Amino acid sequence: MYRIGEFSKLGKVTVKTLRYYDEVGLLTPAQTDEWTGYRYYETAQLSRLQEILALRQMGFSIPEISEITGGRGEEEILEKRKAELEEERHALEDRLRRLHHYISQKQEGIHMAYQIVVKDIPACTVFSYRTVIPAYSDLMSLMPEVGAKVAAANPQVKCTEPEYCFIAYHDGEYREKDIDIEICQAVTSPGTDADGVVFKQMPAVKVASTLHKGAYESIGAAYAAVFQWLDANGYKPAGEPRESYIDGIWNKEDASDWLTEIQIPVTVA
Amino acid sequence: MYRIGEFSKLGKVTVKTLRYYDEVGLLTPAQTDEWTGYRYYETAQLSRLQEILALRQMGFSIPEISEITGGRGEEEILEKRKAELEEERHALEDRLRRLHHYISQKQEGIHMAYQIVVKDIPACTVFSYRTVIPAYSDLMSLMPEVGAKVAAANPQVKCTEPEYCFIAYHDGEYREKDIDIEICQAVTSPGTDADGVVFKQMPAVKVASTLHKGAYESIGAAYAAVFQWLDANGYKPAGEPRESYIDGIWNKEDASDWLTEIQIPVTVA
DNA sequence: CTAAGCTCTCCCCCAGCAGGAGAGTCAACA
DNA sequence: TGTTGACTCTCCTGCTGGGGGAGAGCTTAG
Repeated sequence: MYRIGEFSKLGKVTVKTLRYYDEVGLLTPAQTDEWTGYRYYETAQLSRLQEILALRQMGFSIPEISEITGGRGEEEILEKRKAELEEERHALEDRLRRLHHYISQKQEGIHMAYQIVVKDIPACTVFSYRTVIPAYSDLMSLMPEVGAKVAAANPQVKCTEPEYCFIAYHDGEYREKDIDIEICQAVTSPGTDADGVVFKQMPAVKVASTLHKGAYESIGAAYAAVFQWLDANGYKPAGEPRESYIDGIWNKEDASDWLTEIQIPVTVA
Repeated sequence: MYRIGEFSKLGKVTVKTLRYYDEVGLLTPAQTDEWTGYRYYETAQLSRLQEILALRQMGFSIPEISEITGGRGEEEILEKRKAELEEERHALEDRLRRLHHYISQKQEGIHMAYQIVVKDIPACTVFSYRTVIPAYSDLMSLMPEVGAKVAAANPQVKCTEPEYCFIAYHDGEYREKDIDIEICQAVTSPGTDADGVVFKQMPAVKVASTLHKGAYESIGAAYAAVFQWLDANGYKPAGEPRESYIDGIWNKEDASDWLTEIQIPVTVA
């Protein structure tokens, strides 16, 4: 019979751990003094402890170890754990790649003007108007027009708050002329289609996102940064890039205050 | 000015998270109503949020993010984080390999009689007696003799409690005859060398350990299991195997109750 | 008999939020 | 003007696997 301190030396675990395992029912001492509460262990418990430690070193949680050693549904748990570990590894490698990219950007003297983040965009209902515009500059005049059309045909339709208004680019590549775009604006409930404007559900998507501050002329740099990032971090574009307008001429006079979010739908690769 | 709920939708984070970031001083709202406590955010904070999220997605902790964005010692932190991540990956792969090995053992119908665990053995003072014995069976008679020698020359020397008494095998390979062994016994303080017995410090080592229950005849299976495990899990032996005697003839009559721990010093590879 | 070294229970702490209680606020609608 | 209903506030608890420490009781050797 060993007291807890001796047993902890035998098994190379801390006393705290042994008490904890007792508390959660994972390793009960062979005997516990009813009056003093002293725990007494036998060498037979060492095997049990060894088993627990082996499983812990594989990363199993305490309840899982209880189940496994209890002999219930071991295989499922093992396979589940394996899948979890694989996913953890995935996440870890993702982090490492991002960190590498971040460091290398920094070393190149780039001030990391563009921070790229992966987000989940929830599904939403939008009205959309797809067209081809001759030039980028025609965009800002077109948007109010579309808004007016919708308001005329659907007086009850309300935009979400905060607004989520974006352009989806349907061209596979960058173009300066005759750009195939889709103006989208999230609304709280669908309305009736009219005059080229259609209501539709946008499914939830995972996107790589970055913010561009300032006038639209220099927005190409943001796209460049995010596409470079995608490449370096093992993501693949999977849908139409969206340009979401947060601040612009309608609420900020100074163009240097404008804020646009670029969202590139991605697959995790 | 956005209220917290709106801002949370803009940034795709939860309200809880924003409140938490406020609490820890990572992202303070542009304005907080003194009377109601309502938090009001501006779009300018979106950039800050984006930065925070980007760093979080690289796995930085909140204090680290504070430091990085505070501009103090970024490089060190980045490098430190990188090293940590690499180590995490190491640990993860270790876990995965162990799990694989465990599963495959199980699938082969082996009941996992031997659980292998990696432990740190702390440094200790031992007396040791190295010799070559003709056969394994001579061991058990030799050990009390050595104990007696030590006791005679060093009456004040005390063994540690619990005992740590082991044989280190100095042959590189398995032998049945003329085995080069070193009998070691941990003591609380060094004594004077005498009659082939020397006191020495054993440094702390990392070992792969397993328990063998039963008579010594079948202990080969334990060695086989642990060496196979080493191989499958990317560990390399790095020192003399130790056989530590926990239960034996001296305290258990029935040989099936004997308990021996096998410890193979390893490098993490 | 006492002092040292164990051991006991109980409570707080870690990260990064999530969930919920109970109370106050804001804007619209009747 | 009152009343909803949707928001928001603060405060508390919980999650993992124990670590650290307080204060009290136990054991054992000198």
